[in-house]
Amino acid sequence: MSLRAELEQCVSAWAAQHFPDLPAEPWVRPCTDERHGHFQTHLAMVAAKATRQNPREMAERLARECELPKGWEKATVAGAGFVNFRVGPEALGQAIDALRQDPNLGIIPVKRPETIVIDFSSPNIAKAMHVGHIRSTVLGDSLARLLRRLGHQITRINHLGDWGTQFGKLLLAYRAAGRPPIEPDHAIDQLEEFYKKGHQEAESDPAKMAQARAELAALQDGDPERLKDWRLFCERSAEHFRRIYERLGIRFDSIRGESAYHEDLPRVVQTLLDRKIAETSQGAVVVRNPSIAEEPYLIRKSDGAFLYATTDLAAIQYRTEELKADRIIYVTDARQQLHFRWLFDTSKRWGVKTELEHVWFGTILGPDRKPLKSRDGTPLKLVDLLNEAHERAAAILTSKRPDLTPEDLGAKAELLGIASLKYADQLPNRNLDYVFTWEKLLAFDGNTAPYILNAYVRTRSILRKAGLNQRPSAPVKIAQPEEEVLARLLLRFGDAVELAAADRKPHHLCGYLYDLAGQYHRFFEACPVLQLPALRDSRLTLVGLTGDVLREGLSLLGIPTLEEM
RNA sequence: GCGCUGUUAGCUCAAUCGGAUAGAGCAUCUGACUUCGGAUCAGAAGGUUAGAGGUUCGAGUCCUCUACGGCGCACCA
Repeated sequence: MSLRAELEQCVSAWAAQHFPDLPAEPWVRPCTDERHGHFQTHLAMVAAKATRQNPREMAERLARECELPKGWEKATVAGAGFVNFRVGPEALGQAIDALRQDPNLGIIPVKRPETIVIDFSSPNIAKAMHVGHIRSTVLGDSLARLLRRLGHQITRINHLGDWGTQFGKLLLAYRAAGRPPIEPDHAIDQLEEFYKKGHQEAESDPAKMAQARAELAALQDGDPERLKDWRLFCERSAEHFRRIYERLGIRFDSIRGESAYHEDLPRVVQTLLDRKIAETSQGAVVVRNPSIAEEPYLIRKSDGAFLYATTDLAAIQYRTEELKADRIIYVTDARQQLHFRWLFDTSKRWGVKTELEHVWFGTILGPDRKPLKSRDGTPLKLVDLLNEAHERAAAILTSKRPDLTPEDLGAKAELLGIASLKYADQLPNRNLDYVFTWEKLLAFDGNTAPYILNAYVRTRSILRKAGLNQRPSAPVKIAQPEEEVLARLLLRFGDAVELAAADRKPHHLCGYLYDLAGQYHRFFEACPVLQLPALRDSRLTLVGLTGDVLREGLSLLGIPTLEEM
């Protein structure tokens, strides 16, 4: 348990006893300025306001009455009614001892675990994954890792776009070309070329457009030849996705795509019509709710075709009934907010009790503050992004480590390049658009993956030199300020993980890990570990714990560590 | 037109849902290498939090208005 959580219990207990009407929110926070103390509460000011009493006197009372854990200094009062707390060196050492023996590293499992479906990534068949997929993929993966770490039961679903209207145009061009073989190595390029051709033809020629619709209808009616072609497209695309996910270190529990719900769609629409939730309008089937928007929500087109809204409704049914989901989290870009408002509202009216959440994120912008594109104006392919990350990392490695074999260099470049990319993508608050530059993304200074990995590598290096073949486990004696700050920071790991998970915002964890890596570097400068026999074992424990927390924290962000750079 | 969302240091971003003197990195300048890995550390400088009102002990954060931007609004996903 973190020091904060321990103190929180004391303060909340006091609050519950004397002011039972106050909300049970977290009252204890780390001080913004450590000159005031280690932790602070503004509870007294809130309580004083509620009871029309003097805040300063209330703070004095809290400081006097609140029972603190053993080894804490007497609480002090400052400002308008803040109460400040300081933990003593002995209690701090004991807390570190407890942390050292805690396999969870201070992460407290949730009291009520849920079964949670996380729907993320979701690329489209027959198209290359591009830069627009990276945030959903990386963010969804991290949320899955964070929530699982806190004890929830997680199902990661890749809701592939494998059944859209694009297949009409694709089939049109593919069949016109005589259904040539799709080479595994260039499958996506080939498929994109066919789609482009079919699209152009259909847009410029009404007869071709009708033909494309007929192709789609034939596919959806189960024509064996079209189904065979469609399966081939899916298999080849899946191989492309698999390679990228492999490099990103991302796995799914289910890759059930839109096609899986194909047969459920008529029933979904009919049920909504029967229950008067949906109605017919201009030949289409729509759901109305003026409090959301004037325009209705379309669930069946006037030509009888279904939309992704319908598929999503069917998917909610499946995940609720078959997967027993308590909660479904969708990770998509901000532009889909309106869609999800409709989807959630419609589901509620249908009687769905599952908690539904839309975790949305902003656009990745280029240096011109417009959505990031490749040089020729097409969407930037994810493969190209990963390759460039690899190459830039390799260039830096070559200059820093000329001794590496080509194999080692390749492996390290891959790890560092991908790590930088994933970290940079999670660093900004997900709600905001952010500006992407290669310089920043693969910078190895500042708040970056290499900076944190370097701190980790330095912990490993010391442990190697110490000749330890197991985790250091000596009791910790705090001798210098840098050690004290490091120790208190280590004890905040659980809070950081909890905050990142609760907010669905991994950037909180990035900030914590950066602080920890920075403090470790300061500790490293100020506190010799191996040279001072009296403090050696204690400091080795701190070094080992720092490494453990850095590794665990990075791993929750989907970033693996390495033993040496 | 309606709705969502944003504007914080020259640039890129933080600020733990209303708390104390708004913090980092990059860039600029100054220091620390006979190093437990310098991919590091210490320091300087940089701010009317877009603007104006309001709410209260207290506002970057909440409410109103204004300016400027991004995005979304029936048959794509």
